[in-house]
Amino acid sequence: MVVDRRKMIVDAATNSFSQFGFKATTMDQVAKIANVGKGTIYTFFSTKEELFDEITNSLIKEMKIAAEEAIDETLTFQENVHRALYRILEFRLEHQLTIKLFQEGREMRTPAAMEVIERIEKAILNFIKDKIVKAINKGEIQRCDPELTSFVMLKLYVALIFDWEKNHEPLSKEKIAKVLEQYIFEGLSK
Amino acid sequence: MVVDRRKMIVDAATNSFSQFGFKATTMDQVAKIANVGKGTIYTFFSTKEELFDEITNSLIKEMKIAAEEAIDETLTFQENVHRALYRILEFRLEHQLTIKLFQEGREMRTPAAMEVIERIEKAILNFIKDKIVKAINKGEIQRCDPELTSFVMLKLYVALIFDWEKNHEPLSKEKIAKVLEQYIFEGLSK
DNA sequence: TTTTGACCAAATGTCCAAATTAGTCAGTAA
DNA sequence: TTACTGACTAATTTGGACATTTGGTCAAAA
Repeated sequence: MVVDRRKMIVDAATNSFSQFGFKATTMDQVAKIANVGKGTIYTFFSTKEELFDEITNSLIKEMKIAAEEAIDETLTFQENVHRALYRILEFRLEHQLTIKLFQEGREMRTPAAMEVIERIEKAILNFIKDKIVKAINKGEIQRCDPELTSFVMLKLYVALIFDWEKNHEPLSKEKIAKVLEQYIFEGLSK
Repeated sequence: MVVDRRKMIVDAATNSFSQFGFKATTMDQVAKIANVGKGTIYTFFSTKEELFDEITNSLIKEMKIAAEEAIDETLTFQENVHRALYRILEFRLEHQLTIKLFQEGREMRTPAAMEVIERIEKAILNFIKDKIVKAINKGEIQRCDPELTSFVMLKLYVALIFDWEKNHEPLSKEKIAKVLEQYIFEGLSK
């Protein structure tokens, strides 16, 4: 194997999806960038969707690794959840592919893009759910429904980072941590 | 004044906007339903948007009244916030006009519909913010940023009522109250 | 056996004429 | 004079004929 054609294709497609999104990326274009015949792509991937899936699955794996790296076992559950969630949402802003995909899902409603967004959200929820289950077993937090708790945490995070910005000055990382602590971990009551 | 033409127009328009939404409602249609010439509409409202605004402002006022009615001064702040927010979101499901508008905003991105949705959201936020300020002054809850707190509460509510349903069995009213209490008012930590 | 690009059907985009629509205003009715 | 009307207009939207592009195939080349 002189050149890894599969890798060439995946790299070309990653570039194109990142720059133009799913819909505006054509198989002809990918073939040209990858320096292969279009037919070659179809010896590795049977549809455009399958090629896209391979790339987005890598993306999700990368996100998981980034989140896992943000966690520091010597810190508390609270701090770790904050670090992991913040890292994941930061990841979204750093990676052209996620930016493009979220934009495409929002603005053009491309089904393939929307499906990936859902897969990403589910992966994040599972990640947090897992951390919650472990924290419950270690007695670090109160018994609670992990499914519901991870859902509440993610929604709150996304709201504080992305929705709040639409009408207010962005919240700093520290402010977000404080808000999370105040509401989820402490409660408002006197 | 034998017949109140203005009222005829507003009633006709309310019906049409509720059934067909903003874009699919034509001024000819409103005139026909209201039994007036089209020109008459323009003696009361100078544009289609202005007619729409009058109707949506009434809607928001109605929502405020419904929310205010849900509040019982003898209950705690927590219970009242829950009752008011739940009532407002219930209102959305009961009133054809809000259903249609949210659908039109989501699916067709009609600017007029999206602006109303934003106005509704702001009205809800102001309503809760006001209740929070009062509760702080009465010493019922901890000192906190009312803007941020109302934002967090609304986002959490909408997530629990509308977003949770997309992948799970709907939560009962009582369950939602419990979740709110557990997270916002009590906190998770041991 | 692996790779290729010309080829195909289907999906998408491009026109443009015809239809629809928000808003006007000269005229009618009261 | 005043309140109301609907035919009219300019601008936008729609529908559909036609052209282009695109995902996917496959016979031939390497």
